Amino acid sequence: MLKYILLGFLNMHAHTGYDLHAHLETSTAHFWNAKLSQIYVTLKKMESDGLIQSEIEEQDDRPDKRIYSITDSGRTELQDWLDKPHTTVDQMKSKMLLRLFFAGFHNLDTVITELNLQKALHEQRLRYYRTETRQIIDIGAESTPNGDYHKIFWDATREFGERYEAMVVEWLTETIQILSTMQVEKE
Amino acid sequence: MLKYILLGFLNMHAHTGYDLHAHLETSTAHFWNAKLSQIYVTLKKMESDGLIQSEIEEQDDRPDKRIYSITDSGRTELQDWLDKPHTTVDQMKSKMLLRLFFAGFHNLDTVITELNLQKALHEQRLRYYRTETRQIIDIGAESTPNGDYHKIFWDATREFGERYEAMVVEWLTETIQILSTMQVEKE
DNA sequence: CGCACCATGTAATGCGTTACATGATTTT
DNA sequence: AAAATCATGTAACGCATTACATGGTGCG
Repeated sequence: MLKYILLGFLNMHAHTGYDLHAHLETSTAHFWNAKLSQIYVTLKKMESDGLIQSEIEEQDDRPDKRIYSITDSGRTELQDWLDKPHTTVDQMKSKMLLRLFFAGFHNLDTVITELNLQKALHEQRLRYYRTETRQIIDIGAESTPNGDYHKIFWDATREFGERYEAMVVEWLTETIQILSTMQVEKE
Repeated sequence: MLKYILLGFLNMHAHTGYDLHAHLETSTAHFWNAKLSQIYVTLKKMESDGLIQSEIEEQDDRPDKRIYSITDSGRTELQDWLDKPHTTVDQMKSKMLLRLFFAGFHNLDTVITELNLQKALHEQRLRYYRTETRQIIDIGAESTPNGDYHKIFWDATREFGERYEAMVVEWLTETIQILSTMQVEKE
């Protein structure tokens, strides 16, 4: 899947692996992230498959840059992927929910503490999607060909993130409430 | 992570690999799922690590069963995992959002069709969490030691699932609305 | 003086999916 | 007659994480 994200970004601009990673961090990270090391490996594979090509830009003070750009074959691959419909529901993996599921084996105080930490983290993300992410999208749209059109879709995914975080915060608040009440009753 | 799910279930009852898979499907699947083949491999590894042990129950008509049970070492491992706090936000991977993010390169009709399919699938899940999942939890609680207590946590994860699906359906409805309006304007 | 940023990569290990392989019983 | 359920596993492959390895610039 990472292959298609990289093709997507390279279809807008040429980029180094480092840049691509920075792009993921600020835009797709909340629904798809990858480590820098993985990006380098994937780019190398994609180049050997002819989907992208690279040229070296020499730098004196820093390591030379390897700048990747998409090939015709890469553009075709991206189109084929978009054309092939996605017909299943994405499955999530949540360590938080997993730990809560088995929390009956655990100390209740500790469980509540952990959920409170999660709440703080998700509140922070919620604020982030409402402010910074909006700005990042605006800036991205200005520097991308056809950016105003892309922006509609970028903002739809941002909106998903915002609503998801709002839902999680609400659910955490109520769950903590239920568990805290139980804790008092036990005494 | 799968290791801990299996330890969690085996800490309630002894189970075969097949049974454990069925358990995942009906309870943790919406936040953690695994293929049967992966479960068999993981169980084998866990046994060689001394976390679980197995005995064969011979059957005439069907393949013999290998019934796993947790060892003291396994119980300790589960406790250690629960005690070690989880301090990060779970990251999601969503092909749906990924495709939407790059939908600017794609045909708008096709995008809308795909989102409508997603909506139908998520509506179905929402109904499932509101009905079947509740019953599965009740039945599970009756046949599990200390089931009434565990049930509180199981239901909290079910509630998360329900709210998540409700949020997704709402977001999809509005997103489809926005894109459909755009489509008309273009004509 | 230390940390963050820029910039590239390799190696080891682990986790997960798909396909392969078998085969009887029960339900539709 | 076909599909689902019960029941076990192996093999090949791909994707992802963590650690290793290097090193200059700029900021507080």
